[in-house]
Amino acid sequence: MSGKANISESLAKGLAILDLFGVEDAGFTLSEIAARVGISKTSAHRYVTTYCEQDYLARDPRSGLYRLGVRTLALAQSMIETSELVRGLRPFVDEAAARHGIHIDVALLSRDAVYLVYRRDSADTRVFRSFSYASSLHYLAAGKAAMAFMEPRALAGIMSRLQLTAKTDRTITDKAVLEAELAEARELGYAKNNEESLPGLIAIGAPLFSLRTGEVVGAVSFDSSTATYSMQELERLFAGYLVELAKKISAVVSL
Amino acid sequence: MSGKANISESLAKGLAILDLFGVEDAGFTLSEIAARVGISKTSAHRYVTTYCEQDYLARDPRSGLYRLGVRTLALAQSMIETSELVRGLRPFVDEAAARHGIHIDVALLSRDAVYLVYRRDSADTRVFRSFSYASSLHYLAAGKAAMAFMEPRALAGIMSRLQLTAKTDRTITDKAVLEAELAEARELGYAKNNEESLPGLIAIGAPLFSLRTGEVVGAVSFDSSTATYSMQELERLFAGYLVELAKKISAVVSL
DNA sequence: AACTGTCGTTCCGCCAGCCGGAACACCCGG
DNA sequence: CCGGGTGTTCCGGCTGGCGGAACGACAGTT
Repeated sequence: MSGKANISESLAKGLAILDLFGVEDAGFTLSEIAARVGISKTSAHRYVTTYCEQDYLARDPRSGLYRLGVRTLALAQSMIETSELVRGLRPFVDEAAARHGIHIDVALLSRDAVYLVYRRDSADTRVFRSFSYASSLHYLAAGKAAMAFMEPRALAGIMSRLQLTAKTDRTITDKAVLEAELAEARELGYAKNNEESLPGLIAIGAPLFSLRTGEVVGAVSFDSSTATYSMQELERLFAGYLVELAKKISAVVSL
Repeated sequence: MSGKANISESLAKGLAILDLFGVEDAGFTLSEIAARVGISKTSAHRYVTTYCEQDYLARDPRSGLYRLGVRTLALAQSMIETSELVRGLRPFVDEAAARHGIHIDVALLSRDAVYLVYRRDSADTRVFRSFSYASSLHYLAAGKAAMAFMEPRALAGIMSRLQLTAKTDRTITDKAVLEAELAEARELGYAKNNEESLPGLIAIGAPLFSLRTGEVVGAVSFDSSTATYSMQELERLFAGYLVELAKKISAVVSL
């Protein structure tokens, strides 16, 4: 059956199990997994034990529920470390951060979330940390930058699925308001976050494009405490440069 | 055939593909994957396309090599966010960080590396970021703390596999020296990192144990610039407290 | 205590679908 | 033009995934 391609049904079902695990779900029982994926308990058991063997899943010792295991962290780390995009943009981001004394975040877009893959801390010679920090789209400068510049069809799909959960009292929870902001971002070339994810934290973000397909693949962003800069200052001082940086990266780095 | 358990051979082979991807390897060609895993190109193709379909793998557009995809980041994020251990230890770490005005890192042990899963930044009310930053063991306070207190057999296995790559000129590259340091750490109750991962950065780390099995599962650590504290000061001021914190967490949190 | 409802685990016969060899289309360097 | 390297598709053979059913353990209810 199924659509088209030459895919492994077993592996696909295995991955369907991993798909169950979101950021809010605490864990699942074996029967639950079987029911949600639509396979027998027997099969679910076989898959799950295979995952556990390799630390991709683990059983919570007290609740008995199945959770994601530590092995998943290694995958993410490897992904980030070997990503051509991340490697390629480091010099640009580091240079920009050093020159302007600011820290810059780089996020990649996948499905309905952005993933922070690189942060260059500001002036002081601290570690260059690469990490993965996932989040939804609507309350982040990077997320809104990505949404603003993606193709309309993809955006429509995301908008229909997006839960506009409030992180602060300034988080946008109305789709019409969000649409209007995205339109403004398209005009400006960058998106803003006005204390929508955390009180006292503002940010601006500019989109990264794929050299090959022309689609949005992520965003660079710069956040600041409201005590340091106002949004007006942030835009006046850094927005132009951030957009330039994003363009420079998009022009050079692959993906 | 095979050893024992009720395992899905297909999924196991699929996971074996993911195992290929380390932090240094740039990417693989399909034939390479097939050869390394020990399956036919046909099967490898089926697995790989299945992975690509779900963004677990992706083809680098210019080199044509298969790489890890962005989906792996989402898994790691979900793992961290839903981890009982991480959730449980947050209050302790936050309290400790706030009281002493320091930032504390929490790392989990898996196989031959530690994964940073939580960092609480110091006094200022910055974001609590959870992220995954993987690393080897021998040049980190957290890594050495974990090694020092793991059971001898597991340690022997790791020691035999460990590549003592140098990150700075003070990184320990001699196994005998490392053994001696681990012995010292066992005595002290905590491990040190004396500019072994980055010049000017020192740290101390204390092990976390599983309440159930008694084994080491990770470590808490605290790092500082040499400009702020000397190693002697670090030990005198914070070591006792860090060890206490680790004990408190080990006693309360599951896993 | 016995009953009832979960859970995870194991056994087993059946047939879906994984398997790998071979042939294919492609691109590049000689 | 050809030889060696990709990735891709086709196909028959048979492995191993499949789910129903039965089992042992545990927890809550009666």
